[in-house]
Amino acid sequence: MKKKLSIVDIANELNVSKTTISFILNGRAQEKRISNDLVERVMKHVAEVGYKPNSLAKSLRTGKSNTIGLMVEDISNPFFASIARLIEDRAYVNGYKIIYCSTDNDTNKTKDLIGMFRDRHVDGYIMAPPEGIEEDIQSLIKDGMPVVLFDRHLPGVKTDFIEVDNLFSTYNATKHLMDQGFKNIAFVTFASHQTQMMDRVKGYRDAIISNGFKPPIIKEIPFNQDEEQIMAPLRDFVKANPDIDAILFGTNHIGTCGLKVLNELGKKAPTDVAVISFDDYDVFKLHSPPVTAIAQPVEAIADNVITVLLEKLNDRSSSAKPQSIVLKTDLRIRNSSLKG
Amino acid sequence: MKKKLSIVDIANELNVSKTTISFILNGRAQEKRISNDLVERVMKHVAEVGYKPNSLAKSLRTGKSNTIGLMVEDISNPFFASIARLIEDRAYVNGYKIIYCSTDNDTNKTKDLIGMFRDRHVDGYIMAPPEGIEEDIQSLIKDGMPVVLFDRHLPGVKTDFIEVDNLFSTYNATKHLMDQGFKNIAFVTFASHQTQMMDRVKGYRDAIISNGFKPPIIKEIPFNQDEEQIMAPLRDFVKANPDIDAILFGTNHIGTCGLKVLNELGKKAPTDVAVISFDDYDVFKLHSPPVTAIAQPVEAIADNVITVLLEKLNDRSSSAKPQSIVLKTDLRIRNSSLKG
DNA sequence: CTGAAAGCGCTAACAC
DNA sequence: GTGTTAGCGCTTTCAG
Repeated sequence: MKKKLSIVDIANELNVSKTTISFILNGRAQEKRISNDLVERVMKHVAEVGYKPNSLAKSLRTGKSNTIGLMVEDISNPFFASIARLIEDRAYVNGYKIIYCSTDNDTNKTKDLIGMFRDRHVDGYIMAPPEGIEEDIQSLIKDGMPVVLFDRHLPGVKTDFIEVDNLFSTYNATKHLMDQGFKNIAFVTFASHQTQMMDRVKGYRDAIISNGFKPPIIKEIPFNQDEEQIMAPLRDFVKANPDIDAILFGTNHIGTCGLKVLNELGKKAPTDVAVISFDDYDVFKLHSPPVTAIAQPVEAIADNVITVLLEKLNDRSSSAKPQSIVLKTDLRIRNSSLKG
Repeated sequence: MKKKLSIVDIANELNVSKTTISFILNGRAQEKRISNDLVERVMKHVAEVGYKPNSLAKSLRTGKSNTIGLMVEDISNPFFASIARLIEDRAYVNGYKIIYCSTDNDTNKTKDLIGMFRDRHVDGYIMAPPEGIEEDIQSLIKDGMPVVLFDRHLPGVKTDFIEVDNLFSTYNATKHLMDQGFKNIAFVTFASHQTQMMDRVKGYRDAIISNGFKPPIIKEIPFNQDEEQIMAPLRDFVKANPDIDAILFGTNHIGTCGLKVLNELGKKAPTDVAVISFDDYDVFKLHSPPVTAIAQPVEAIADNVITVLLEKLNDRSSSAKPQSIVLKTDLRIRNSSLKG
């Protein structure tokens, strides 16, 4: 195990002060008017021996860790996994590494996790925040940490966020079902007071009410990692409401579980019950019949998130007011919601 | 923005030396025979003011970063995303954070990434290694870094790895197709010399040959992120081989693309062509007909990976010889491979 | 039992 | 243009 070399070793081998090495390595040679000759000699030697500055020491000194903390609901959820992938690429290109964690939408777990990230001196936070975390985020911001929220936001918290037009999305999807002639449209989603969920419910409700339909039928299911815990209430709900002729699912996970339940019960879309789900992914595309889905612009979300964060990172002092970016979704109409 | 407090602040406020504080905080009070009284006073104060040691400084001093580097092919692939989730949970419980990255199976990218992780002083590496990375891993190991490989291994490299019985899995799946009466069974996979792929091909080939079937039909597709780049050659292959009555797909990604292609071409499983895919996930379960899949024991893989790594982390000196853990897969037979 | 002091490797005032 | 030096916050040896 070869000893790691330090800047002092380099300095000694070259008979130069370590300050000079430091300046050269940090691209401040010009500014410090260090001779081109020396710069070249140093760069050459550094490359030869493969010297890499110890980033821990650097971080300790500068207070910058070049790390971004990414907190999502569940990294194994395809929506968040795609976002994670896209963010990773952009972050690495810009010299940042990503530490991730899954919050499970659990407030206490998230508080802990924030503590860990803080402890780790991450330079910035990207998160899909659970409920009840307002104060912790607030305090992060107060301490000058850049925080970018996505997928949802925290009404009381003034910081940048990127989300989609949830209200319009479900309104539009519901309207589409009504246009197709479905009469008894239900909305099934996770029980949540998060902004995105509230908006999705509202979009559905508005559509139902403003079009003079029967009272909204809303089924809320407690957030849970375990599929069976989601499917059981869903099964009961479907059985208990045989007159429902269309269901709009509020998330990809609920949608997937919904399809499983409908399969089990032998209900076919769209004849027995039409189906639309929020989020689009392979399961919906490949299903028979293909499932109409509200596709979120995953690339655009990730792009905006990282762009906004990098801006904040590069310009810490800027007190530009927080950006709220709302992106459009795309209703991908497929057979599961088409009558005859 | 409140000033972060340091161990010195605590020491001053309590009129104790920082050494003492350090000992107490690191659970060495007993050993150093520090009075219970003092210990309590310190703990209480620390809790009150919410002091957290600066882990950067700690890392710099101790050389431990409490970080694990996780390198997968693509974090957005459901197989790797699930593993990532499971590993995350176990790692955090044990006080480790995870830095992840996607290698895209690209050797040069991976070399870079290893450099970054090294630079970051991660304490251990978990990786699904691409080809051609032997030397870099070797050098990691030579420098005393714990490395655990999974999903595949590197023949020349002596280190722990966890994988599944690929050879038997595809042999078994192929045999199942033969038992069902399919005669013209093709194997479609990513072009790769990685161990898991070689074994999967071999399992298929062995089954075909040892059962006196017609020559193996193997289609290899270049690894690519872009779906269309996978689907195009697949489409050509299917069109060019109308006599094939069963296809075994080598990975979930190829399998998914395969289903899309078959759908496009209006080929139904199992009547037009039977289908089996490696890896199991919602797409296969929900497909009509449900797709037979070789399910990898994701939890067991993740569990073994992290257990082995934690062992190595806790016992650096141990030169116990590397473990090779091979887990069983589960052939989940569904309608896509059942004749009549 | 407790404290002083020496670094871990790096950056950046401040000299010269 | 280049070198000296003082820390960043922590652990740990060695004295007392």
